[in-house]
Amino acid sequence: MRRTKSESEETRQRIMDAAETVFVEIGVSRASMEKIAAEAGVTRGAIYWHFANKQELLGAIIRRVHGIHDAVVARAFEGGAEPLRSVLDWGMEVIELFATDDHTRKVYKIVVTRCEYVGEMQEALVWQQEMHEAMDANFRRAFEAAEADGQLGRGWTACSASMTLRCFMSGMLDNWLRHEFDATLAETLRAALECLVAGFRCDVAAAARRESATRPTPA
Amino acid sequence: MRRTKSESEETRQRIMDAAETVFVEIGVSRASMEKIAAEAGVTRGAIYWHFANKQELLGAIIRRVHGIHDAVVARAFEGGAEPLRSVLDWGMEVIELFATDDHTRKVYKIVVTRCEYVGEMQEALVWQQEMHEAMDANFRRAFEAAEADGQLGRGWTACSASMTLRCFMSGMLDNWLRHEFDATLAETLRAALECLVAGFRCDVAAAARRESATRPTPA
DNA sequence: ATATATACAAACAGCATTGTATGTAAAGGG
DNA sequence: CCCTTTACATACAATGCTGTTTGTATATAT
Repeated sequence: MRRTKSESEETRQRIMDAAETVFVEIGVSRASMEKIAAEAGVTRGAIYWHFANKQELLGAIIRRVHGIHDAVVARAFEGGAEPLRSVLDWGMEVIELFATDDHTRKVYKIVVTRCEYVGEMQEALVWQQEMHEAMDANFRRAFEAAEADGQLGRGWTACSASMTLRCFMSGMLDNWLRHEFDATLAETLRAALECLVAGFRCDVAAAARRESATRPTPA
Repeated sequence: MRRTKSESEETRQRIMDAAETVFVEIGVSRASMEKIAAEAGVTRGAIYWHFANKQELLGAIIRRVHGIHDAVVARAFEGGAEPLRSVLDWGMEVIELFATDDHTRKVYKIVVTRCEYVGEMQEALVWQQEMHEAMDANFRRAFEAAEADGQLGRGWTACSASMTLRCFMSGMLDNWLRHEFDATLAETLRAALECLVAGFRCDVAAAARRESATRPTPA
């Protein structure tokens, strides 16, 4: 009973959906092709027809969510807004994305807490790195523009600011996905992000001096 | 050829060292007891004598590095320094610890990128959570003290500030361990942390207003 | 000095998984 | 209308790992 081309694509998507579910539930390495097949309602034969092996399947589900993020980045950075403003917009949209899109959250949960990056799976780390670098490039440019426009407060450099934001965003997602999702958490994160980005406009050099004046460091 | 008590403890430590190495190399799930035994120069029998199974072994190596961190926390927070100052000190010491102690870096690399938190391994996540909560409790207290003393800049709350720092620190370690270690990275991170903590003293509410005054948000 | 518990090594049984090879029915092109 | 290719299902062979059991030499307590 051979399927038509569109039916075939449908099973392919079903397999990927099933893989997401199984990966989240029992982790990538324990997920056997048999279990994924059962979840998808097919046999392993079907999976091996569409995907060479498990890591290709993982790669496929990772790439499937890439498009969404590219759209978010484009919307935030190519709007022509003030640099620090677009950085904030981007961050807010990322929070929104993770708060609302189960798909994105699922895949990232796999990437963060359900996968061991060794052997053939190293490739998956490379994909992540490429994503990170694309992200970095975008807001590195934004921070350099902000620096050139004199919008960064004294003490900040484009380098330290972008590093700070990068760490904040990674850590945010890491904590979020490693523990359970809480609706109020998103609000706290939004508030934190807003303060953080506003902080990039502040004269932190002066603030640091203020402290050492108040209470000198004991030798 | 029965060993003496101290010899036995020595083998126990050798097994844990071997486990660290093997876990980092090939991940927790692919690491068979046989491979760990070979690395340690013993047979599986020895491992099963000292540890019930793999997750207990993992638990043991995680707990082995806990002591170091407790000491760091104690030194930073129980010194009686100004709250925001002790937060900064603590962060710096964490950076220092990861920059210098291979042991710590190895175990955290396992925890972050070499382990899937499913089934029995969920326990390991619980240990992490306990650690996080202990950490959180410490600098939540510090931020509340800072808030009470009026050292937090307008716009910040103890809640948003501690969330920000927590995310920054997690993200920092995550990025650090997920990619390769770079000596200059530590310097950048130190600079970023210094700015970030100084930023907690700044009036971010005013800074945010400054931006919206400069260029009003398009509706 | 002997008995017992200790600290392992070696052997065993059993299952789960992987990749592939083969079978097959229908789709789609000529 | 037939032939080839597609889209799977089924069957097979091989491997690797786990937990346990059994064996054994020796430290240590009595």
